Amino acid sequence: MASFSVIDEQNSVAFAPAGNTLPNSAGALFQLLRDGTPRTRSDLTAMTGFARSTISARVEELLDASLIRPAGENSSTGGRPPSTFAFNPDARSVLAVDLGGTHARIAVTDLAARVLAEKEQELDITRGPVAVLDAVGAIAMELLQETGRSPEDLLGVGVGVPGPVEFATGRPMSPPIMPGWDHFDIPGHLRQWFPVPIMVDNDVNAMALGEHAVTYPGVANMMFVKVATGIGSGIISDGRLQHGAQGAAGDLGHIAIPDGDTTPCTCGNAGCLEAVASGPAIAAQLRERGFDVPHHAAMLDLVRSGDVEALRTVRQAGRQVGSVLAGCVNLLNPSVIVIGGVVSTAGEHFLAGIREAVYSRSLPLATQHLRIVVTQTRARAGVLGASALVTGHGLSVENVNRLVG
Amino acid sequence: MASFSVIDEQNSVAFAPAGNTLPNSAGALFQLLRDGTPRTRSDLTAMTGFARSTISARVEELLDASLIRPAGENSSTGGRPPSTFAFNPDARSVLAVDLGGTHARIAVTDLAARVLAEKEQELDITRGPVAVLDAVGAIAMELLQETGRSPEDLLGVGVGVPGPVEFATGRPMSPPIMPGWDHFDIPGHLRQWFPVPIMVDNDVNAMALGEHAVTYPGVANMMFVKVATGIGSGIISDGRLQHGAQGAAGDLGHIAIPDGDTTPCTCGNAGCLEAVASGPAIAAQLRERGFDVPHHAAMLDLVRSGDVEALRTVRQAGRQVGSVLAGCVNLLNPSVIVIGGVVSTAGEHFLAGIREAVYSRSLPLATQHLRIVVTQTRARAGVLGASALVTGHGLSVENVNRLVG
DNA sequence: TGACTTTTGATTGACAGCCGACAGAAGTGC
DNA sequence: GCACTTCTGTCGGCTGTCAATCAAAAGTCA
Repeated sequence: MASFSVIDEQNSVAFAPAGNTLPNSAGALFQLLRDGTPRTRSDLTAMTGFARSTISARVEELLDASLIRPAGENSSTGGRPPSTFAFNPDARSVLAVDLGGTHARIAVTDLAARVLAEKEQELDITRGPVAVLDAVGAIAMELLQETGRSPEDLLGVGVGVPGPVEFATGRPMSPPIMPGWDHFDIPGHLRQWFPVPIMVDNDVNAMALGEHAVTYPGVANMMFVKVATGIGSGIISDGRLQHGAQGAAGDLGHIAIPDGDTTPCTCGNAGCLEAVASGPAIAAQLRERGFDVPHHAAMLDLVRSGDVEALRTVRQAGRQVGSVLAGCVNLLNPSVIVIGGVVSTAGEHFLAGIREAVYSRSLPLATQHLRIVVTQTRARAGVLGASALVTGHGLSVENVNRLVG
Repeated sequence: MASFSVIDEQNSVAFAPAGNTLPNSAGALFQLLRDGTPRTRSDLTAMTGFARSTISARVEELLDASLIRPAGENSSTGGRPPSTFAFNPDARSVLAVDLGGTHARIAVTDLAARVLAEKEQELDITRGPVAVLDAVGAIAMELLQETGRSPEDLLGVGVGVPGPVEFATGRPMSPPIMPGWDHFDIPGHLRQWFPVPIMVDNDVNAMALGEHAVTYPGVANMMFVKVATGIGSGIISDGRLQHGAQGAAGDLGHIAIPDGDTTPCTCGNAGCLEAVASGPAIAAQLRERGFDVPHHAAMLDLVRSGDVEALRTVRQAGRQVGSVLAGCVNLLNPSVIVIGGVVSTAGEHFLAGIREAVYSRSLPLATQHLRIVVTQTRARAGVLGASALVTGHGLSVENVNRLVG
């Protein structure tokens, strides 16, 4: 949490480490329990330094709000065995929506981002915000009913959309593949079904958050790279998702690859990563070589069949992604890079190409502890991230204090 | 501060915006006054919502600690004229040290990063940490005497060094041009003179912080790019300086330029930005064309003399820096890029080359509000940043509470 | 079974933080 | 000069928090 620490002189007043600032409140105590580990009241007094009576009162509050629940008793150490308490992910639910270009995945999760109900549906984003969001609302209501929850049980709604978003307002900003959505008030429209906080972000940012929350919770600096129809990334630096000034951060797709390539790109420039290493670009390269791969699903089938030429092509695309990621590694010095998106399902050759290029082109200090891995959350990254978007802030100290108050 | 805001539903409980969390304390109140604007007690009650009596008590505390000072009276609006108070930058001093490869700049500043005394000195970093830091300590003691301050008056010491630093411990990490400094405990050694908090960071990070604090205080996303013997950058994202996992973030120098260049680099790779656009690289290119430029100081003189060939070379180097920065813009979406380092003094042609490449290769959404400017703080960026490093955390809510308590 | 240990809940008193009320200070306007 | 307005400092009371104490609960060990 405290990304920052300070060198104290030995015997004098020093700056307070940021992490020590624990105003005693139910919300602050809750943060200690949020990892899911059952703890006793004694554990909590030891961790906080507060009186047992104070801790007892706070625990009571959290139990009343059912944000924590009894988690059995520890074995006795010679006296009365202490009862333990743990985070109760069932206290509230979260509605998580992941909108792609042609389909939507909608899930109801608990507060630990565990999926309670889920539906994937063909849904063309070009139908416009009203039609798409109305469809999403209807499906979400069904899912809620399925899980026996009501819209009021929701801690919030998280939405990932395939384009840049002004995070503060939840409005898409000049999204290239979402005609009719520019500046549309997504939270305002969804509010008719869900009278709860609604947070919207870019879909790749959501995926980064999902993978981070579920698979790499302690990692402060990571990137999630999605390679599919387009190529984008979500950046977590210093433990926080980075949006940039206009919500456009993470756009890897139109970075020029280092080898002087001149393949024209849809953006008008030449040599963009997306023009040579995206799913459609790989498929196009294979078509040039005589393969019958009308779309990138067919391309993936071909690769998985083990065709040598296809493997070589995919590996080369991996190298090109890696050559751009090498620059990102030098610039951001992450400790984990997660590769996702459909192309990441092409197998080890793609990842191997990426690793090869990154490790040959990045500086040793930046790569010595770097892990480049494939997504664990796969197609679910988006909804898990949408869920994390909500819990990440809905379960903050302030908001938990509000929930118990 | 609150980089983050949340969409509330209209008539229901919502997440508390992070910025609203103002536990009333002298430290919190101080943050409102820190911009230097004189304010009345009424202003502060209106801003915080607390009772006048409470504000009066806090103001009293801050006055006693001389962290704020009376700033005259506003004109009457029909009754007794209100007295105003403002941040008092003279309350404490800061020792700021900027170590380069061959010289050191040492300054004593006030809490608003205004230089009270300053000295620049030839000092070869390769002499090793003990010799260098002993020299720094001696000069710093002189400067303190000059300003009539004692080491105990210091809020802290900030140090910038030309290499990666593990920020939490203040130790250089495998620095390429600092033989003998690897893992050296810089704060531990400086503590013998200065029994105060000591913070160490990379010099370019310090420059970024300095330019940010002095020239662009409200900007949440910016980069500071130093082009000199090497090429590096400091990244401020979401209002915070980014260090990356090993303190190696911001290393632009060894990112491959997009045009397929194969100039060999000292790092062992080819086509690194530093190999084609750094001061020595530009000088080498001019030597190849028959100019007598033994080092990059001579190169800069040549450029300033207006030689057309030299201007063309510098402009081309600017384009190459810009081609890499274009990728950074897509990745980080900053709103300001500041160009510093000696090469930035070569004149408008260098900057023009950068702008040309960035605007032609970055996406419109990311560049529409992007400013690319030359440093305002010039050679002082490093010490100003070292000062900001100290005040940025020594004047936090917690530490001000400690100072008044 | 009984002595001992540990946890838990309830009670109590001390204390700090904050507020509202009040009176005095220092101006303006007639 | 006087009424009025606005600002300022002080005081008492309210509230919420904390730490210490005590008794009861629930186990272990001999």
